[in-house]
Amino acid sequence: MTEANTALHADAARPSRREQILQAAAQLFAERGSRAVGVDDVGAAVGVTGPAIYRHFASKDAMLAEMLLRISERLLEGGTARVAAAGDDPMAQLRTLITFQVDFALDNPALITVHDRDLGSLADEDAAQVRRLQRRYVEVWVDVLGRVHPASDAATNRARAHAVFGLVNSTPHSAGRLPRRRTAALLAAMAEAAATAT
Amino acid sequence: MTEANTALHADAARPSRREQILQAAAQLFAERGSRAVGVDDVGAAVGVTGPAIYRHFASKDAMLAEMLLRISERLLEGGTARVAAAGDDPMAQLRTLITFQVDFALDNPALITVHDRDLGSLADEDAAQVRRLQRRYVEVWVDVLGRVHPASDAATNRARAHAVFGLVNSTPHSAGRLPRRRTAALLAAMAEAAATAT
DNA sequence: CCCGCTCGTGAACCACGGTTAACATCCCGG
DNA sequence: CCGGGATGTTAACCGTGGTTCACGAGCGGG
Repeated sequence: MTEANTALHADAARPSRREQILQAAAQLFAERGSRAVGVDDVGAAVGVTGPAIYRHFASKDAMLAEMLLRISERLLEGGTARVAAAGDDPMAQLRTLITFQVDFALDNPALITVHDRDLGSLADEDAAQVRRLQRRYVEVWVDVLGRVHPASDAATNRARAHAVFGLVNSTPHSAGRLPRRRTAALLAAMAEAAATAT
Repeated sequence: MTEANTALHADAARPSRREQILQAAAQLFAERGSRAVGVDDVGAAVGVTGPAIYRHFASKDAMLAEMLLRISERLLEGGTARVAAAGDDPMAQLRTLITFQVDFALDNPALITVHDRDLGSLADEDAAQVRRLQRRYVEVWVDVLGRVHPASDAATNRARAHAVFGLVNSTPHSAGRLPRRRTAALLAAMAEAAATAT
């Protein structure tokens, strides 16, 4: 694990074999589910044999773990950054969160799919870590929603946040049939209407 | 398969062992994913050993297939029936569809979860059949949405329908923390706002 | 030039889990 | 009372797939 500390920077560099594997695996996992995809499949997708994977990852589970951790981190970091940059207006904060989530979902349909389907097939410790990050991201939304809906309690706003996630993340199930611009606009409008509904 | 034709009636009768298995399996599949739960697990959940399952189902896949087919059928039948009984007002039809979907999701969180996560791990023929039923159900929504949004084309309304499904089906991810009545009301309000957003 | 590290390969190992086989048991109809 | 179907159990079979092993090939630096 000597590269664990540099992983966050390394992926920004040239797409190393390691990154190719992660990307290909995300695609395959999204299509068939992580359990249905073999290491040989992942290897074949990047032009190597199955066992070659173990030069880059400790195990198949470690791959999935890193994948999910990265997604959760990107969402949390991106969400907090956007809110911080949006000023004090709650509605402005909400809108920036929505467009962020919509863009993320449209840019990474595979990651979104894996994110909330294969969390279950993860080692307890990794799953807990992912859930921690998820929870913090949800809290970012809950805070903003709390300012938009001063009369609602946190539990209600949590349900609101999850509902908006479900709405926006529906993209992978209906993607491709509509040009991206229109999809983004439609989802953003629906999400805002849903999030602000009494 | 001598009981195939009476299956729809039989499950309404006393919960036979067969029905117990289906229900327990749905629960387990929802929690861990169909691939992660073994035949022994399902058996244990109803108080028998693993191989006993094969007295009631041809295979584990057959279990999943019947499960998904039933869900899809119930949604399609329920949806068409509700719309037919709602009169001519498009908004009334939309509202009845929304409350139907919300009630279904709140009543069967496990089925909803399995429904759109384990469709991939199904034999091609069964998967195609399920997808056919799903498509017809979506079309029920698209028809209604088409009358609510006369200016939108079918592709847009399809995306709208999927987004509303995602919103309503987010229930399993946030269920339990809020009393059911409040959850139902909140989801219905959000769904209607989202579905009618321009 | 050659050590040693990186990245791969093909073969083998081994555990897990779906499935089948070979018996019990219970219970009902004749 | 008896035979047979429904329902289970335990043991065994066996394909699949994750993982390890022993072994190259390329390659950059001392």
